[in-house]
Amino acid sequence: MKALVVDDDRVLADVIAFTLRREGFEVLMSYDGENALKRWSEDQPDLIVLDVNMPKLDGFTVCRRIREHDDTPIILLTVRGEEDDIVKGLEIGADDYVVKPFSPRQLVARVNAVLRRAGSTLQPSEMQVRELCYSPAKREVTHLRDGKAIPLTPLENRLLECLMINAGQVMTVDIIIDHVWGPDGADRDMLRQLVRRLRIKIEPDPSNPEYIQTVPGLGYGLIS
Amino acid sequence: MKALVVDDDRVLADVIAFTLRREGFEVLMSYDGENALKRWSEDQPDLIVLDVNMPKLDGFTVCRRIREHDDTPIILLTVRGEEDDIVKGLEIGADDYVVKPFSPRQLVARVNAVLRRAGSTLQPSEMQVRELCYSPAKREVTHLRDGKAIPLTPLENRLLECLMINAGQVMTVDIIIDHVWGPDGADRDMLRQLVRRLRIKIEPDPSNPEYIQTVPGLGYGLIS
DNA sequence: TACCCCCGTGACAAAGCTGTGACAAATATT
DNA sequence: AATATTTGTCACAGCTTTGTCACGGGGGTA
Repeated sequence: MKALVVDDDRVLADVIAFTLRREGFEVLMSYDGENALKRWSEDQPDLIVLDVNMPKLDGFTVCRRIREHDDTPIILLTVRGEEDDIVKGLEIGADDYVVKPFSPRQLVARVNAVLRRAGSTLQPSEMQVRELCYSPAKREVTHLRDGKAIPLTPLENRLLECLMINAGQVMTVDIIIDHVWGPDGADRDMLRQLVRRLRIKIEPDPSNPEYIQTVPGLGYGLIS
Repeated sequence: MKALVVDDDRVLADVIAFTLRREGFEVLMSYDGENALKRWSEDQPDLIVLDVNMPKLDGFTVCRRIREHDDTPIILLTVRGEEDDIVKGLEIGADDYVVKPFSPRQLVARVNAVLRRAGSTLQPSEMQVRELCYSPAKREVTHLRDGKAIPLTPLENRLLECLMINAGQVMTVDIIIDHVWGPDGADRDMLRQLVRRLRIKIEPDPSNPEYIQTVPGLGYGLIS
């Protein structure tokens, strides 16, 4: 997830960037409107946090320009007291706003809310490989034969997601670990255990896997 | 769309009424708080524009009384300089405010913004899931078996609303918290407690929930 | 055959999550 | 001002999920 933070107050921009990075975003920054437009068109961020008051191009203008082209989620930063800005911003097409000063927690909540609304179209509600039907939203898999829904734990969920998205291909251990545990990683023991636990849940016979195939020295893949 | 305008300043009330009529509203008027409550309960307006300073019942009181019963969008009219009124008003449950003196254009923008926000959650007067019938307007649930109406507190109300609207789906903790407490959020302890309290009210056996299902690591959902 | 590496397996400990009850703080009601 | 209701805080118990470790087997290679 790439986020673009636009604010001429560099200190505040840093704070926001720090907050978002902690949430797992890759953060780009701009300190004025013109540069923001450039970054937006070049880097195609998934989210924009945009200050209203800026030299050169103000936030409204930037927001309007972007809206001429696409629907990238935009959160406006406005100043307390300028309530009209909020109305104007939302009319222009911003998705939400946060009034300065704000707590990091508040910003994160808004970001999540906005991405949720926008992102609903990002992930399909169901993915299917052969007899196996996976519902990320409910965190469960269903065997089409018996129709029984099996609940998954968060980690199992991310693993299956990773394999389903790339069904038919072999995913290396490193890639899988990155997807499941994030950049801070984990060791291979943990992945081995996780694969085992997922197999127990979805394979008819965990000792002779039909779905999760292991490729020695490389990684795992979902056989489609 | 019916709007109720409440202001003891008849001239101003007329101006507002004129503005709203031009926007296509059917406008009712009251010149004091008591009468306002009467009009509200009799005519069920879709929107209320409410002056804070009034003889007899002031705007805060009127707003509070209304909020005890339903969520009709309310815009407060406050005087410049009394910033505390704004905070107080929003805490009490008003949806927005306009500071006098204001331009008609400004009022219209606020009205539209508020209606847009409310409109997304615009609900039928009753929702039903299996044996459970929920009346958002009355803030109560009824078990169809015994027909007993159970009153809900404001928070329980918002929680059930959130679950009812998305019955059958699992709602994440974040989404629910956002819906119930708003962007400033709350911690998980509070949600856990709230779920518990709602369960005690609507589940025959709160320890073995039939309605509110918990999905570990994700959130809660209403089983439909 | 002996050695090495990789993987599956099982047992176990640590960490985290959820439900629960009791209680304090805030708020409304009288 | 006193009371009742609603909401927030905390600590605990039980369970689930996750991490750690050691063992053993298979398949290469000297």
